[in-house]
Amino acid sequence: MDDKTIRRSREEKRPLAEVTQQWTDKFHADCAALNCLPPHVEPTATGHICEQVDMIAQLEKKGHAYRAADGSVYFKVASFPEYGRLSHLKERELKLGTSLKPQTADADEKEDGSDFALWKAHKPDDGDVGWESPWGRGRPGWHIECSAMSKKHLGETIDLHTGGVDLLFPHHENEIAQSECCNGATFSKHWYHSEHLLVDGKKMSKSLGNLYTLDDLRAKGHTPMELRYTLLAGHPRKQLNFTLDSLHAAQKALATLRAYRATLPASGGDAAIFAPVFAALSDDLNTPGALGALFTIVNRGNAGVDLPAFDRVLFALGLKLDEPAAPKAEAPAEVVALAEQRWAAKKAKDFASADRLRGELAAAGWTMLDRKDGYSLEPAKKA
RNA sequence: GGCGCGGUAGCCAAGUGGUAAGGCCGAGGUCUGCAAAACCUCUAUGCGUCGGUUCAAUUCCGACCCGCGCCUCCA
Repeated sequence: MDDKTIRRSREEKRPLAEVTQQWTDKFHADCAALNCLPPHVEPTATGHICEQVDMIAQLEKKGHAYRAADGSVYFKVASFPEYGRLSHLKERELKLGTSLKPQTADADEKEDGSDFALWKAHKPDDGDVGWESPWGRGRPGWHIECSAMSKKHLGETIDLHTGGVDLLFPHHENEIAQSECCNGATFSKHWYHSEHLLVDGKKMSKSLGNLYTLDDLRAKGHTPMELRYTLLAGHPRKQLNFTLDSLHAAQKALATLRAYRATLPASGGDAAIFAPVFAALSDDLNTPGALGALFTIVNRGNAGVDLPAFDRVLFALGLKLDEPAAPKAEAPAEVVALAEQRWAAKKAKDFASADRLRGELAAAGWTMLDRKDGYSLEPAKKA
């Protein structure tokens, strides 16, 4: 429900819900491809307007919020002494003259610069996006949805709240302020912030143009599993500099695991052999450590390991090995004809012809892979 | 300027007060006519720099250098 999405909806003359649904669908497809388990509940901000309004009303009643002249409602940060604890911000410590951004448009409406919007009054740019409320027509501020939906679906206090470090301030700080002031209870017992994925040494972002979508990677011949493995190879709490090279490393590592899995018996193993892997995962989600432990075991051979135990590890890591490394390409008829000739020549032990035909195939852009009982054709790797 | 994360082999990356997991690349080998695949072996006296503590530091402490992120309505 942010300005940008509303603007896009108006420009394309499509309902807001349709625009957001398009991205939601894309997100779901990518998550599925990456083998992420779907959440039990996926609430939407627009589906919880009442809950948000209710929460804002309570905050106002308890003196944590105030109405501005234009009909917007702001959270009064000064009313919550704990504010800033999560991000170690004792007080507003912004120093002028460095990277301070220009004052926001609603600066005049707020009593204090650190206050933030709970409810934004409707303005012409919003078009038909808006809901009626005790404060008039408008829409919720962008932090309150999380507080309201979390309360409704998970209760006043949750065990763990996760997110990227960029959300630490102000978003999570504001969530805490809203929820704790409204409910009078601890919002989240634990926080886990993941670091950024870096591309070319910078935070991946649309504005920098150093952004890859899953489809981009697929177009380059990589699989979603390779991406998943690559992300697993870095600690979630450390920045990971993503490179296309790392996808290649992932591809090889997955192939090794796939080949190893094929050697495993259906039963008779000792599940405890993988304890180090789970120990690493249990230790602050140390996924690189877990992969290291996994390969240490793999390198020792398959003694004591069976399929069910190995598959439990794969499940825990969310890795699926049954995916082909690259999409199969259909060779043109003339290429197949060459391949048939070479296979026949090879069978006849006419190796000179066979080698010549391999060369011709290569010139045509195809690599012929021999097996015991047949061959396959793959597009030649580009140099 | 404030707050936070990080600097470990060519690349990616764990980790510990007692002398460096793992993956990729590379090299050698086994096996296949060749190629590919698979498998085996090898590859950091060293963990940003300089000091300090210690019998012992990459691991603790201090200073410094470098990279990245956040610092308010973009979610």
